[in-house]
Amino acid sequence: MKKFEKIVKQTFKKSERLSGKKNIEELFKNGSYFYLYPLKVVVLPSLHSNTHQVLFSVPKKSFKRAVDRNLLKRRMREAYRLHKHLLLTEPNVLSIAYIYTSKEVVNYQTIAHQIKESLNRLNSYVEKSVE
RNA sequence: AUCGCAGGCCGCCUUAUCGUUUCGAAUUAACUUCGGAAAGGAAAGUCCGGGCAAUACAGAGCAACGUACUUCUUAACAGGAAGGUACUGGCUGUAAAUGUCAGUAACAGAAAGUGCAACAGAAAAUAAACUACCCUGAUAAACUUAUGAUUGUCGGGGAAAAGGUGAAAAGGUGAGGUAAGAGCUCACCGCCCGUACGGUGACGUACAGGGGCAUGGUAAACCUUGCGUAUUGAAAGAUCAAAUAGGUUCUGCUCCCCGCCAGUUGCGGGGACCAAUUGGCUCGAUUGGAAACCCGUUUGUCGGGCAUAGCAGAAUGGGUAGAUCGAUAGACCCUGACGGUGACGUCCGGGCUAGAUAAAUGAUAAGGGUUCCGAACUGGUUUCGGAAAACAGAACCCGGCUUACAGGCCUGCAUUUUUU
RNA sequence: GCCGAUGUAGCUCAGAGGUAGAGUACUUCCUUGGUAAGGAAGGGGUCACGGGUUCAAAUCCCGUCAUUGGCU
Repeated sequence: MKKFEKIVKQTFKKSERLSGKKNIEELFKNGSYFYLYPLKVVVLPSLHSNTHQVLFSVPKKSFKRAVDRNLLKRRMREAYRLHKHLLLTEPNVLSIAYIYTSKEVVNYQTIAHQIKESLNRLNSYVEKSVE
């Protein structure tokens, strides 16, 4: 496990983020999803990229203040950055969207725990073969 | 010291580890390394004003919208400064006023017009007569010798003083006057008009001036007057531009039509236009075309006719995804000097201070400072333990306004207490 | 980021300067052997909140808050 951590750095660069209108539309149109309170995770095997690509979203409807939305996005991003080594990198590459569904601000420990859980689940998508 | 009000300022700090965006340098295939920078006083609300961009624009009028004491300030403003007026409160003084300090004001026009005012009340806006008041006619009653006067009832007038209603009742106080009353007359006060003087102006002051008072409220009701406003917003807009599918042009082949030459499969041709633009509307303004070919013909400014296929290749225009610019050095910030009552302006010197794009500015740990709570002690303080730290996150950029805000600091004014 | 709309009884909505209503729901009574339906009576409102204009504001003006629609 320690070896693995050395190989996968704890960075979170631009190339690891999901961007582009088309990619996002495709993900939400064709992706499969599951819930892990307070998160909703949307996944789709990707063909365009070399690495996993992630986006984090907090709906404006649940949180009026921009400060709250930023805080939750930062917590989710930080949790993903520190634990992404749990996600396998072969054979498939995924597009992932994390959507915050709760209407209350949840602390960092809970979010980190659920992110870890979600990564374990996502490994099954990585191993599945693309049709 | 205490507790208020008003104004201004600050908006926890340091270190380490792992990260994010961007700029510069170096080496390179590289996001690899090194160094620098990275949220606010409100970044918020989107309520005003401007820059900037596209579109429109000779000019004028109307509509619509905004705005409203004056002068200044400014790129501009519904912001700000200084002043005027009115109102409220304190102080001085006191019968009131004057004076002074502070605060508040959507503060143009109600003697241009139209409208509105529930309930109550006699009456709610060209004034009006319910009670009460005064004069008077008729009639009844009792009194009186009688004229007469009193009271009641019915009618005709006068009056706007008293009553009560209401948010509001048509100058106030006093005197004269009268049948009773009334600006009917007079004095003082108030009001309107005029003149003079002072002030850039709002306005102020004065008058042996004129007017008996006409002019109630509401314009955040319509409206009138003055002034102002073209519309839409960076998701504006500019440049480059993949794949796919259209457009246009050219070339080749096939098909169709016409003509010519002829020799069997050869050669040539198959074309253009028919008004347009103009802010929300109108006037007005600007710029056009009406041609050519074929056939007929009565030779006219006449009538009729004119089909455009398919495949392949190349070029080209618009333009989607996407990318770049717009977009971060500016009505900028700091210090000082000068001018101005002030807002503010001018000048010298210094500084570079976020720039993302599914959207960076974070997470964890340790230490310190501040405030609060508890305990111990040598009891103004120190030590230990625990807790708390607001409102809030750039998105083209500025000037304001408004709203939110833990805690702290400074200045001015006022309250209470102590000391000198 | 930009531009609009709405907020009135538990619910759905009228009311647009003069003391706030309708339908439905609720309570009580009548009717019925009992229930429903029907009939009669009644209660229930900070007109989202805070200021202002006016004699008077749900209504007009300004500012907050909440809900909601559109532009791409």
